[in-house]
Amino acid sequence: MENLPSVFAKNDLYDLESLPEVSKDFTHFLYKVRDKFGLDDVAYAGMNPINGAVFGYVTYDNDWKQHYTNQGYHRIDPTLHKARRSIAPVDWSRLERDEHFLAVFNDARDFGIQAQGMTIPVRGPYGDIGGLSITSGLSVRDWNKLKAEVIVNLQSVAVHVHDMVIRSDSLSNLLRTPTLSQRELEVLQWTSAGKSQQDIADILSISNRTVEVHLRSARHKLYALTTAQAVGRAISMGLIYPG
Amino acid sequence: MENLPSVFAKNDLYDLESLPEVSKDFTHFLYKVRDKFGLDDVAYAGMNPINGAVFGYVTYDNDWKQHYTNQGYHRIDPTLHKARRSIAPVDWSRLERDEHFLAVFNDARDFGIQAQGMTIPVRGPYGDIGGLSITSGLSVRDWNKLKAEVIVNLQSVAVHVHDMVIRSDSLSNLLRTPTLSQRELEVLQWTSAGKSQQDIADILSISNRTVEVHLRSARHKLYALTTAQAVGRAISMGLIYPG
DNA sequence: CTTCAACTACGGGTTTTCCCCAATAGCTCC
DNA sequence: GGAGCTATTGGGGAAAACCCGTAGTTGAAG
Repeated sequence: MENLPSVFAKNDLYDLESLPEVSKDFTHFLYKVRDKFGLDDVAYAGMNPINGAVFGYVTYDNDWKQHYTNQGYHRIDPTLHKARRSIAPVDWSRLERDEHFLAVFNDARDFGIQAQGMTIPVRGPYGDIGGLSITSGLSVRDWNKLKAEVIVNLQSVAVHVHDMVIRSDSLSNLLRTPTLSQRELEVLQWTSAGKSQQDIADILSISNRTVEVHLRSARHKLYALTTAQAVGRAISMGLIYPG
Repeated sequence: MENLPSVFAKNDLYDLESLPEVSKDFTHFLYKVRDKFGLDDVAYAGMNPINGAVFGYVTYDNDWKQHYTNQGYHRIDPTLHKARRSIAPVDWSRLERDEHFLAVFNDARDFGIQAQGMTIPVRGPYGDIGGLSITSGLSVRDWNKLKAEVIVNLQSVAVHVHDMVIRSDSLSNLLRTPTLSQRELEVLQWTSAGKSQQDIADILSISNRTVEVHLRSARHKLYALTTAQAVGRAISMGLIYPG
């Protein structure tokens, strides 16, 4: 692992909270992963639960990247589709040969992308989901061998990348979002847990009118029309947790 | 890895769909993991985010297991709590020393459980959450060394165990996401977008009473007390998007 | 053919939320 | 010391949500 960035140092791999501002150049990071493990291409796709947008970092050629984006393939890409429904890594050879598969993979082949690969899904606490994909042009035999060797490491890489991306994303959001006061967060958190205003008033030993004020204030700060919307936004922004 | 069950065979680790009915004796599997990696104890806890149910397989003594269950510690266990909110593994030394922490860890100490450990969170596509915890009584120095050595493998073990558990029939019922109907999702989605019941009725060209029925039904399926809670859960499970 | 889930709709009544209003106290920052 | 923010409490009233029912249609599954 000596050639990889410091985030790969064993002691730091899971110790992300203490990391300094490590390379936010995720693409560069993926190149490192690709070279280290002898892969053809490495790609990460993440979905922002806030706006449903799909974004990614890839080592693919710009041509394919462009084509993929232009065609809106992220909407039908069977690798993403399947990864969304799986816990364990998905080998592409398992994918159903439906029209979507053919559309994407035939095009990919024309752009010189290997059809052999797999996707490792990762999930976070806010409904966020990511997928780390790798491709290889090795023979089936060698590919299976390579998979066996790198699968364990890639599982960690996937978690790591996703964690970094989500952190940087929610961090930037945090800077843009009005900071909710402690009380507002508390009230919103309890609301997310299914409590009524009166319940929360009892829990916090304050008046139900005060609870209402905090909720109203939270709604305003989140530009939410209803409390339900405010709860949804707060959760997706990582301000509170689903109860 | 030669001493571990076949599920550990490299080629099969991620290739779960082709696995026969492998050992459903998860506890036995955890013992293997413990011995293989030189740990004191290994525990897996699965959580149903919808109804809050927690179940687990552990290598702990029966005494501690009993006590833990009787005390309802799964409701306040800070390791589970933190793991629910994290993507990356959580070292227990990072946990806040609050009352819950003290309650659980002081008792654990009395039962001879090591206070040093970490929990690796895993998530599945249905909002299901699992956590693989390990403990060790090594010196801080050796513990850090051990962590570094096993973290990558344990990440895979965690995914694997969680996948096995979710796939197993007995528990899939407990965790299976209630399938919300199309209408329920639509109504919930609009609610998340800040629309009132009447708004949604107009948008979907149906009666406001019908909208209410769908919302009620969605709440029931999500075991939510309020619509706000239902929206939060649906978002965190990726069923709908925040509006 | 029966059963069941989903979608649709309505009534009556209770509870809760939401909105606009006003007011006091503490705290920090300039 | 005042300006501004936060936390707190309150009233009154309108609006919305929620609960407990009933009930018809459709389509799929058994």
